[in-house]
Amino acid sequence: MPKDPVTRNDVAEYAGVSTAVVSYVVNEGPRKVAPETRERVLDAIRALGYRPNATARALRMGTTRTFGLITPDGGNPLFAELAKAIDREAAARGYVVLQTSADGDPVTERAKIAELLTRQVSGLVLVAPTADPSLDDVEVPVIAINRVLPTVSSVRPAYRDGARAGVEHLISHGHRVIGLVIGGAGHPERELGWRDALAAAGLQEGPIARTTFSREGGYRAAQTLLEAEPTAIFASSDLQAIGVLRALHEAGLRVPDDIAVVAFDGTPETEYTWPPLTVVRQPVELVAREAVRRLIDGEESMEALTVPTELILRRSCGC
Amino acid sequence: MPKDPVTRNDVAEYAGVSTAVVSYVVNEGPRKVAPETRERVLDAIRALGYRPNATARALRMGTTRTFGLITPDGGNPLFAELAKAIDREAAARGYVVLQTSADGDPVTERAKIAELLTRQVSGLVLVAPTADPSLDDVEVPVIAINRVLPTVSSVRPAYRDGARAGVEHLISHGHRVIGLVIGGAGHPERELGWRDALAAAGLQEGPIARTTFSREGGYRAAQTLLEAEPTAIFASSDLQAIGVLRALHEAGLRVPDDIAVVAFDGTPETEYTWPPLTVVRQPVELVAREAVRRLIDGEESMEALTVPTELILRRSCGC
DNA sequence: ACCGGTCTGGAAAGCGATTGCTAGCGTCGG
DNA sequence: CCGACGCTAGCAATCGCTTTCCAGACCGGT
Repeated sequence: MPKDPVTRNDVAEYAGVSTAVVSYVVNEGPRKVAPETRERVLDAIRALGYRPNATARALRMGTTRTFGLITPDGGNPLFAELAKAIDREAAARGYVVLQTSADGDPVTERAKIAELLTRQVSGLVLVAPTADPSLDDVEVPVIAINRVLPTVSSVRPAYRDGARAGVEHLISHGHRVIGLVIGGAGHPERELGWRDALAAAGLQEGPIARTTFSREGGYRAAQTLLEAEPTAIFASSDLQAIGVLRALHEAGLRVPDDIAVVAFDGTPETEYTWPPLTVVRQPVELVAREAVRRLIDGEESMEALTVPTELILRRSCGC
Repeated sequence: MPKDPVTRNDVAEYAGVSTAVVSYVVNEGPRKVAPETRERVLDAIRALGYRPNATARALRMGTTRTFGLITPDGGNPLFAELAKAIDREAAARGYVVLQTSADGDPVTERAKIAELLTRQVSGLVLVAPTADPSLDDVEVPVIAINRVLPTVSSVRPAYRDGARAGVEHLISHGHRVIGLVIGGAGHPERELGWRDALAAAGLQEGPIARTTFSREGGYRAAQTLLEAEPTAIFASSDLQAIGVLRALHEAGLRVPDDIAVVAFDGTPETEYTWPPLTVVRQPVELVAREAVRRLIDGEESMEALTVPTELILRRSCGC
């Protein structure tokens, strides 16, 4: 049965003080309240089950202590992990997060941004946003994750260096023909890292398959890649690598004996694939922490922060 | 550079009308506005880049059109999928969702619930909540997903029937010793379903391993289960099944030739394990839709809604 | 000419909180 | 004994919006 909400007025009346005093004790603010009065108020709050109305407070204070978070796809484990980390960081600072998916569609993305701004979020986190979400007249801090945008602050992993490290590891195992599964346009860095490693070792470019960032995409990409008979494949995301593994198994190839695989991202599920995947781990925690920090502390710089990746050796590379 | 926000007053002034009129046109409300005036206001809105303040509106209207969503772990693919589905359903109705993880901890859960209530959510979705989050004095609709609670409305898959169907399928393949990997206490239904199937076929109970709902848990559970030499394993969740697969691979067992596996949940990743998992699919979309519907339309009944599962045959069962 | 009805727009009362300013009052130094 | 000061507590304005109620303009019918 929905009871009508108890407001600060009720508390004030019950405790026999003015509403202002209730505010003072609720906020433990700079204002002092006599211990005795304070106790009376606290009792009233308990007795009535009073819960301050954050909406009213937000209106008055001009800040909601809420972040907006937009990912291309909440079902993607990487984004889910990021969202979780951001939630944790935000919660630790007393913020909550409005999370929503844009389904990779620029129009939806734009609409969601507008919706969140309308709701007066105190900051906006855009995970792997589309090229130009037009953020000119936005009056709150915005931070882009995993993609650098011209007009906003951003933080993302060292895609190029990380990819290079992954491919170099494959090279150190003696591989000479290393295929690449890369995501759609607009994310060139991992491809560059792959090229860097190959060039530094004096190797020819291996076969490339461009596809979506999905298991299905990786699966199909691997099938076409196999025609070039690579001895190793570097996948630009976990999801793709998982698709690759499936294609490899179906082709009767043994990993890593017949063909090695290394992936970028390193979400937890890569530890339980068969065989477990060697990955270039994206520092999700760090990215989340830094993103939240910048939003709250108001980092001025449009400078993109690049955080280092970590190579995690498991079985799929042959180690 | 943070510009100061443009309010409805600015728009009114710019358009040379009263603030009330601005409201009328913004809300397309019951009130009529002369087309000419209306145009002037719309022009003003565009010119000034006015965005209505949802906080103020919420305060006035007494509803935030926001849902709170608490999952035990945002990183769990099943919950991520659920969250995504709920977000979609909510968005379609003009709601947004405040999502947060309770980390499976009752205390955290309680704190998060309080936080969300403070923020005046219009409804609360609790995914697989702990036993008793004490929701007595809550004045907004609450719905529990994947667990039925004494005091709140709930919706969840047909755990018992689903599990039974999965196990029966295993039996139809000729299996006689079917192990069970089951989650911690408080979720007895899948275990009952397993028993149902066994009893109906006149089979003895197979070995049981109780563990957490995680890959790691499934992995260890399988190792102990193997001592009983089952010919098939039914896992109560995807995550556990993935751990089981790993243990099986490491033991040199071939799936499904040496041992079959069926899992409950059926998140997308089960399609890309090796071999692909036969699963009892939990109808995530349906659950989400029904949950949101109940929240918005205000379902009175405390009756728990049980939605049917679907058996998806893939390779791990031997089909 | 008057009355009633229709159509528009404006004034103003809140929604529940924060906070600057003010007032009451007990205490203490001169 | 008096004035000043420090400590508490209350008043009232304000945040941006919705909505009720009212006023004025204009119409047609009698």
